[in-house]
Amino acid sequence: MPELPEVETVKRGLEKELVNHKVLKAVIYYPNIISAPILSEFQQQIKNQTIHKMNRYGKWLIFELDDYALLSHLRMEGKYFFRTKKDPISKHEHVVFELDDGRELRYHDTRKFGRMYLLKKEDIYHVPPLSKLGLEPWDNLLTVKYLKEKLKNKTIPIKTCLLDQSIIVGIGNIYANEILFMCHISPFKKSNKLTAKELEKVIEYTRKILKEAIEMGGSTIRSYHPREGVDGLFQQRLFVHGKEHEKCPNCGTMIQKKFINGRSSYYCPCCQK
DNA sequence: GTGACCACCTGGCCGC
DNA sequence: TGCGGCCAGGTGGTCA
Repeated sequence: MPELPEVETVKRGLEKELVNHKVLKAVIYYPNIISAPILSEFQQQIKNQTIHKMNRYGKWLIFELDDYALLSHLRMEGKYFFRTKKDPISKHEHVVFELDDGRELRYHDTRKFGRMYLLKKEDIYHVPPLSKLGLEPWDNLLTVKYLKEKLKNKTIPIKTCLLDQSIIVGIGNIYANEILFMCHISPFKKSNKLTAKELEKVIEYTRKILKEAIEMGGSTIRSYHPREGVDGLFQQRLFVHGKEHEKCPNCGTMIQKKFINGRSSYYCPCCQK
C-alpha cells in the first residue's frame, strides 16, 4: 500500500532506468486504469514521447515527457516492472509501455485500483487530480496557521483528516497511525480541537517519519514492495501499525485497534489520550 | 461546506 | 478439502 515514502522510492528507481528513453507504444489490457484522456487518445499522444524526468507529488508519480505528463497513482498494489517482449504478459499486468531499447515497462496491479492520466505538461497542477491536492509535508507553507485554517470547521477525527489529501499529501493509513502515536494525540480527537502545540507536533513528526521512511526505502507491508525483489525496511520501525495486542514501547499498555471511518487505527490508549 | 457511505477490485485468511 | 464471507485500503462519487 504505497504512501509517499514508497512512491518516492519507486520514483527514484524508475528515474535511473527511464530518463532519456522514448516510449514507442502503449498497450492497454485493462482500460479502466486510464482515467484520461480516452484510450485511443492516450495511446496516440504518448507515442514517441521521450521521458525527460521523473517527479512525484504526494502519492502521484509524474513521468515528464516532451509535451505531456503521465500521472500514475499506484493506489493499493500498483508496481512497475521491466520486462522484454519475450516475457509473457501476466494476468496482473494491465499497461505495457514499449521502450526504444527493447525493454518494456509494465504496470502490474493485482487489484486494478491504480489510475493514470496523460495531461498537457503545462496543465498538470491546474487540473484534477493534482489541482485538488494539499501541501507536500516539506512545503514551507505547511504551518500551524495553515492547518488551523484547514481544520477549523472539521469535527471529524484527526486521523481522518491526516488521510485527507486536500490538506497534506502523501500520508496514508500506516503513517497516520505512526504520526499520531509519536505526537501522543488520540486518533479520535476532533480535528478542530487540536491545540497549536499539537499541530506543531503533527507537522514535525509528519516530516520526521516520512523522511526516515524514505531513507529506509519505505515499508513493505502485505503485498507492497518498492521494487521487484526489494523490501523497504521502515516496517521494522513501526511502533503501533499492525501491533494490536502488543505492548506499547513507551508505557507497556496493550496497543488497541479500532475502526475510524472504516480504517483500521492502531493506538496506545494510555499515551494517546 | 461537511460528513457518511459505497463502489471499485482480488488475494489471503479464517471459520464452518 | 472446499466453500463462503470478511478484510485490506486510496480515492471519487453520491447523497443527506
